[in-house]
Amino acid sequence: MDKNHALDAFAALSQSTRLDVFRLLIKAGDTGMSAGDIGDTLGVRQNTMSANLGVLARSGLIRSMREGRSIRYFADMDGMRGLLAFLMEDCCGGRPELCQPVINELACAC
Amino acid sequence: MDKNHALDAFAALSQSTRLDVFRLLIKAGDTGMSAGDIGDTLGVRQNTMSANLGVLARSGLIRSMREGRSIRYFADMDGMRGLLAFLMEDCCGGRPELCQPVINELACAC
DNA sequence: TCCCTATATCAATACTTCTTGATATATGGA
DNA sequence: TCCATATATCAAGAAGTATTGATATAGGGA
Repeated sequence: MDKNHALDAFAALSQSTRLDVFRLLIKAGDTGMSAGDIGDTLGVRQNTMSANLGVLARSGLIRSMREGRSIRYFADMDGMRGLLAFLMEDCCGGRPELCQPVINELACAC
Repeated sequence: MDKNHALDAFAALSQSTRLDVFRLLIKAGDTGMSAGDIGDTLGVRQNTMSANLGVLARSGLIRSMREGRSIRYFADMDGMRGLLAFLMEDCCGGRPELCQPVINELACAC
């Protein structure tokens, strides 16, 4: 995770619809949701949703998998963890080993 | 932490200088840094830095304390933790008790 | 009080981003 | 092949944001 990547990720999360999408996908967990279902759930038009999903995907916070005619999206926990690690780098007086394990656990692989 | 607060925080972190400032303050830990020192370290003009510090402070990611003529800024770990908690709310199939303790530990009170 | 240092605010310009209607691409079924 | 569904792309107008020069406020020292 480099700085530009982190900036893209934070920009992705700083818009209302995209924040809703990410949190929805966090809740959906490994099941994920199709683009259409996400749009229906949040009441967002098709092309707007597509654009916003594209922004989130390019930022590394979500990933997608084609499934027939639909595309299923998932929260990308590796991306999320990488973002946190970047943000917290060198925290705690340059002793990141104190925080890093905590960050690593935040994978929600629960 | 409500949604608008979270949006403000992510918007704050989605700008290059502000991301630098926050990471610098994460490194600085409890010591913090004065506004002037932050500006000097990052090579940013006085009024630009003041505006950016204001954005970060209003978003709840940093806090400040006047110290004579200077103002010392600190990363606000409670704000950071609240943001993560909001983002990860209802993760892991609606069993947040699995993640919340991890998030709570991420206070970098190390 | 007067001045110096440290930080904040203001107004304007430049820049970026969001949304939308229209349209294109991709997949599956008949 | 032809059509229907699902998603993506494009161009343009609207809205929001960053930076800057100038200026204001706040605190400390003489």
